[in-house]
Amino acid sequence: MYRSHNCGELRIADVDSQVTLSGWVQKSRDKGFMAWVDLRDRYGVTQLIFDDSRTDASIMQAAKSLGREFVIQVKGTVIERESKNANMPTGDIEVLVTELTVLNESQTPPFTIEDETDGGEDIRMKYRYLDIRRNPVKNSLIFRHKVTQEVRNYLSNLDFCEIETPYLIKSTPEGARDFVVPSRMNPGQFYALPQSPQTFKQLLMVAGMDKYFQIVKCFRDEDLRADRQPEFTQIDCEMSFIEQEDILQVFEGLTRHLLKEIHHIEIDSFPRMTYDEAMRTYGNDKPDIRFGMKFGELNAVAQHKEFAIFNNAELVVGIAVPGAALYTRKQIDGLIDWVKRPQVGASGMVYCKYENDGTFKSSVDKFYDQADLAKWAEATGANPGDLILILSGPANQTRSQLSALRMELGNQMGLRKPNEFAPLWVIDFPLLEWDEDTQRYHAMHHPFTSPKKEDMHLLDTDPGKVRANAYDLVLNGNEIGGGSIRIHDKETQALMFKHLGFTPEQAQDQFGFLMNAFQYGAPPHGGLAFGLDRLTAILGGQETIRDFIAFPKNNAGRDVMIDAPASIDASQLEELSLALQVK
RNA sequence: GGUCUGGUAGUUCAGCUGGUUAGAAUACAUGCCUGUCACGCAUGGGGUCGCGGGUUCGAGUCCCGUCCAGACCGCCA
Repeated sequence: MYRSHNCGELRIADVDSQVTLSGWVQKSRDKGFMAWVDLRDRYGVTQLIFDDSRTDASIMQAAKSLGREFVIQVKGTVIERESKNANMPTGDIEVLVTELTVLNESQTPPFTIEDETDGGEDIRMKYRYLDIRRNPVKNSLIFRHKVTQEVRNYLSNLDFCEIETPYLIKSTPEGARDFVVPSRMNPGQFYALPQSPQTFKQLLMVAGMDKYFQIVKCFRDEDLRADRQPEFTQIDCEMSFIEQEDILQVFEGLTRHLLKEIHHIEIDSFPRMTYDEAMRTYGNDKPDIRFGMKFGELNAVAQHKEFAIFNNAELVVGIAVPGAALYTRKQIDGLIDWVKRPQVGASGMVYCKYENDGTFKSSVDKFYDQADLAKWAEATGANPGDLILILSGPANQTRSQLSALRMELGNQMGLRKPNEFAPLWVIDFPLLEWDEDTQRYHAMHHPFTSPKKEDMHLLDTDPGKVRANAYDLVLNGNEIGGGSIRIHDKETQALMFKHLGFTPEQAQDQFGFLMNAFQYGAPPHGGLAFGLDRLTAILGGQETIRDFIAFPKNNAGRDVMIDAPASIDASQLEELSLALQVK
């Protein structure tokens, strides 16, 4: 028996028990006459004591030669500490060791296994198995487990059935780049790893499974971000005989359940905002509504004077930054420089201070008088003491620039509190999106999304105006879930492919299996998918998803621990009928 | 594909305008220490300043290239 207890459970009531513990040496403190060793496992830390007067000389000697991260087993007696440590759960007791076995030695680890480690990102990823020994990472993984478990509980209780779908499927040109896998038995042909189980879950609806979910890996060969990995996990769901409202209710319920079980937070009903409204008031389809600074459009009150930059702009739009009228010239210049960075791309920014005495001081006083500026304050909802920041230019571009600035200010001013949760639904997304590169419309969500009935007549005349039965769940400025009511008849699906630039042959070739299935009694259905990594990170109050993934990839999509991807040898290539062109 | 930031001891970092033998903290090793828990004290070892080239009497420092890491833009139905 390696252990009678774990390292986190002994308490004052256990005094005088004979116990066996196993774990890692966190740290030892050698006082000469006495030595203490902190023994750690997943559950906690227990202090071991070795004492000249009470411990065998040989054990004393062995204890003093223990290094960090040695794996040891001890037997001993639980005793009450002479000086207690209120900071640890086991701080009232310690174990007086009578037997010590070194189960495995350890080299000195390359960074300290402490909550506040001295190791940087790079080295921690290379030795991820040591990094996971640290509380912050370990706890994040346990936290993820809890979220996952609650998701399974909630959905299972509503009669959702978890069904696995294949990972080796077919590549399709729509959407993100596919990861492909060569087929040995079918030379020259490739599987693709799924970007999502989309078509399979729809086929499960045709199959009559009614309510499906799966916690499933998905793969996209696109560049990474702090919140984006090439392989990631989705909570993928689909339901039959439902309307949009049913789906919103079920998954609002799921989110509410998670907030309650994990944070003991109760939220009534989630606000809903149309895509148009989100874009107009936040410049963004995933607004962070934990703080204000809503957009105020100023065209009507700023385009009547001699200021050409505003007069020539499609959109003049501003936000009121609370309490920022006292910003110095240097601070404001800093913000102007920030929006002029290539990543944001504004060419300049106008500001207007709404002083506490009710007067205005702006960078365009030459063109606008106090009465003009008062109207700006009204349009942006500014109060005395606020700073109004204004951008102008093409509408879409300007909105996204001001949105970037709003988020930056939210971060700078500490308005994005990690322990505050503000979910909302964004609904009525456009069905199609014009793509300049390919000069054709793309599906904004995916090609299986149904158009709104009342907008169908616009499909031929003004496709960009057609709204979809599509919705996103947004939490704290992040899209954590998205879905739609699907098309479930062959004709509409064929029409959609036509509008996306597919020939009937291409559509049949790539999605024939789905359209065929629709001919055999497909029920009305719809669903959604949550990004589990992102959801978990946000619930855990973090921006980056990496610590919620046991073995994540780095910025370049590499696993630095196992050093993947890597080349394969010539015989493997030959077996797969592959020849390399580069190097 | 692009922009920005960084790369100096095992680790995290400092090193100003180029100038003697490249520092600190921590980790590590040895010794001391009668209740430690960020223990303390003393001593010690530890460096191809990412790599390649250039400018210079002289380069960690300046220039060019390159590699690696991180953040972001494009991309992510």
